[in-house]
Amino acid sequence: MPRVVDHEARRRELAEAAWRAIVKYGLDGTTTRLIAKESGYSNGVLAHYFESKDEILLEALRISHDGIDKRIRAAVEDKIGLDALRTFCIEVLPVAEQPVRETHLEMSMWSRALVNDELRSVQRSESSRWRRLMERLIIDAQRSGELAEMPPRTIAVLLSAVIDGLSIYALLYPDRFGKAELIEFLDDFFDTVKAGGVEPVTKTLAASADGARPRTGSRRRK
Amino acid sequence: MPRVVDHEARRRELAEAAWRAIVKYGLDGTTTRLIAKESGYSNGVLAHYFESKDEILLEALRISHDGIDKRIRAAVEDKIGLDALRTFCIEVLPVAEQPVRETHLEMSMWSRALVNDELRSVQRSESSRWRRLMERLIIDAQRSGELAEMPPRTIAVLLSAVIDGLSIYALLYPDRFGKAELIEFLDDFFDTVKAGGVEPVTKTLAASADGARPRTGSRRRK
Amino acid sequence: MPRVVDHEARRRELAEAAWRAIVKYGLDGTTTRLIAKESGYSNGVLAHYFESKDEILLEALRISHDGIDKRIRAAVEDKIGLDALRTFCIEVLPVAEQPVRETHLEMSMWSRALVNDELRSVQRSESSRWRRLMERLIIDAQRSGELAEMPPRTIAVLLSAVIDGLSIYALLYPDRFGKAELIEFLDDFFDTVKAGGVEPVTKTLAASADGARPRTGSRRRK
Amino acid sequence: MPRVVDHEARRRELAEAAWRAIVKYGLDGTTTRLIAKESGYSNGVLAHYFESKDEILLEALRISHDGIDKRIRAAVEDKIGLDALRTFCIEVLPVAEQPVRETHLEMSMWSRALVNDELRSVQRSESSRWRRLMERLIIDAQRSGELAEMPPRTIAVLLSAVIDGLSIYALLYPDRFGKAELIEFLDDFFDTVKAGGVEPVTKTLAASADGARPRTGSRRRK
DNA sequence: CATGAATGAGTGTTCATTCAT
DNA sequence: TATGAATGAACACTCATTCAT
Repeated sequence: MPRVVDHEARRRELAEAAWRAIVKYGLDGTTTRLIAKESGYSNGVLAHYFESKDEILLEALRISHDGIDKRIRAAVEDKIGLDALRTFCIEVLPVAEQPVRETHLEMSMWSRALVNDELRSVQRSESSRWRRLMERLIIDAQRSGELAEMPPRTIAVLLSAVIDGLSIYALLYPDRFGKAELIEFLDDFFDTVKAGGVEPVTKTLAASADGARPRTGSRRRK
Repeated sequence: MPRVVDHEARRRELAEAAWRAIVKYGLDGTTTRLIAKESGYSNGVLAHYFESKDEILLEALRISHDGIDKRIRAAVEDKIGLDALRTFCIEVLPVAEQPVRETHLEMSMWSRALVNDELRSVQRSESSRWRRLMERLIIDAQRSGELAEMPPRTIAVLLSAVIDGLSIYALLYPDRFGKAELIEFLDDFFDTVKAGGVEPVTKTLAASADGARPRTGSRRRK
Repeated sequence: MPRVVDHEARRRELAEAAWRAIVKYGLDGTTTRLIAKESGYSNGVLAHYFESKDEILLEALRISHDGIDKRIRAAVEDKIGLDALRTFCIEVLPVAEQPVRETHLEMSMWSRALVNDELRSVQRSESSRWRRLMERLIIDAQRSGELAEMPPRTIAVLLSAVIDGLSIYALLYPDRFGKAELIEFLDDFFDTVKAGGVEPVTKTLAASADGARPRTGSRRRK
Repeated sequence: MPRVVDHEARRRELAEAAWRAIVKYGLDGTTTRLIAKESGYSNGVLAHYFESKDEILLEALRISHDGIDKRIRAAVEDKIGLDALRTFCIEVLPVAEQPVRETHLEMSMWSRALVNDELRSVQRSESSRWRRLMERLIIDAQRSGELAEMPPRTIAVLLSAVIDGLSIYALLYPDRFGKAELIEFLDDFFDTVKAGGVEPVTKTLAASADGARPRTGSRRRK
């Protein structure tokens, strides 16, 4: 009887060690030996589970994507309309430890994706997947009159771009873009695409329409 | 008299070769030998002008930033209000060869900046500089009633984020985010932060105020 | 009672797998994993039957030698004189699949034998064994007047050398040294050592100068 | 002014170090680090002069072949007939230090050549070259009546085979095949192909049955 | 006995850096 | 100053071997 090892679990274990190493030391600083060390196994073990270093990194990316996916779907499940959309975004923004790690991994890969076709196509397919989910939520929010009547794809692209942009700032300049600020900026963006727009004039009615939501567009700064 | 060599010019020449190499082969594929080859000099020459490879890369980044700066200022100079702001954005978006190269370089550096303090601080200072310029233009546009009365910093951050996000998409998925689409999405964003908001139907008068602007909210979708 | 496994049979099975691997992938390309795969067993099984990889290779060589031995003896059994000698040679020359495999294995080992005492001594003992058998057959052929009266060892060494040389050519340059050519060249060699020699007619006197002694001390000049 | 190095000379120096390493430690034991050490340089130098280890080994082989070629031609230059042919053979046989090293290298390569097309083709072309030279010398010797009238190619192939076979024995079993023995066996072979053959006197009729043609097509094959 | 996971030294190769010319 | 040869540590990957199951 052979030593019993769950091959898939071990693969995952190693890929997660790779992910940790990337977050700690950067993608360039992540050598196969370091991945092995991080995993607690010897360097030779990698060969049993992966064809190459690139394959490990891709697997780490897949695991990250799967995790994001599951978390998003669970978070959004019992929500509807703009609330669901906002929840989606907050799950993706690097405001908690896990999405910070996910964003770190993703950004690390962008540099390589620029010159690596396979990597780029993996990122593209995930990117599309999320934008589709986003569009569905946007359409819902529009139906309930919570979002302006722009084309859903337009809102989805802008929202994605805002999220990606903010994510970069959060990771590169964490002192300037903290958890609270990120969410505020997200909400600022939502304000601009809400039905009724940003523009109050007298602000009273529009603001009161916010209802449950804790914040108003004018809340911040004089 | 010793041979006169313009030290700064040579430095720049080498750093630009590094930049070209990064765009061609990726940051990982950019070895010092490749930089030397790209520059037309021998590999040994690098040591005369730079302490290390990292310094070359930093210099390339500085040169890129300087170029962006000059181009932006020249483009914006004789414009005012929203027009100036929009021009600024279009100069930065990767819609022409030069900004594509700049974005490529910038993205390549992000991965390293995550774990490299010096690199990160260089990027941070440039990032701040542009946001300040942006804020000035935003304030101008608000004064002329072209932009909604959100806090300028808020608009600046969101606009920056949109631009960075769209830039990423343009470089990673050029087939889906071509030159025209980028500008359309930029304008879509402007629509959301314009005085009067995105809202049509009952907003006919406000919309008609758009007047001079070449595009309408309904322009897309066949 | 413990499970009964024919230890020797399994050893042989594994060594033959090694042999096949060597012929397919070369000695350098033959890893222990490849041997295991070729055998149909797991890589770990090798340790139960061999102390080391070297031992497997030695066993493969022994098996090859044993096979050659048996085949030769069977082929020669009911033959006599030059016919027996020629049969011996043809069994050894790489003209059929099996001797090709044997020659391949042998040649693969030469490189290592040059710096590996144990391997060399295995090859030496086999080499001697065959030369002794050859000498016996040569003496027979001489007795029946089919071979010239050179010292049997001389003929044996030359014949061995011719066979080994031709074998190399056959394996390295199979398009130039096909099955038929090999045997022709062998027979050409036999012609030269046959009683009567290659030589005709008018050379009687010159030949007679050679005298009764099969070879003269003056033949070689210093 | 750059450091002046004769690139070709350094290449040769390194290839010769590789050759020495192969003779000392075997082809398998010859790592690039060992080659570097043997050369007296650091391991990194190899990359300046060779694309890969294989290229170093091929260069070593080429150098060996060139050396053999020059030595042979010089030795044969002022000789004629059988004397020239014999000189040729003695230059090639591993009876002096240099041909021993050449033979060692050659044998080491055989194993790889079996599964390496490029290596095999290099060996083949050299092999052919020498056989052609050999044939020319054989024809000369036949014209002067010193060699039997067999087809020159036949003699060349047999002689080559004898030399290669003897060379193997000399390297693998140096105690049994010393310098003197090798030359004796070579001369024994020459005896068999000399005009007049090995055989005297009483065999005239049998010999004459062979007819004018040195060998008959029907002699072989039953 | 058989398995295959695990090991870790070793491989060929790369590359930023140094430095004699 | 410019060259390119030289360095040696580091890299991803390989593989004979060990060993728990």
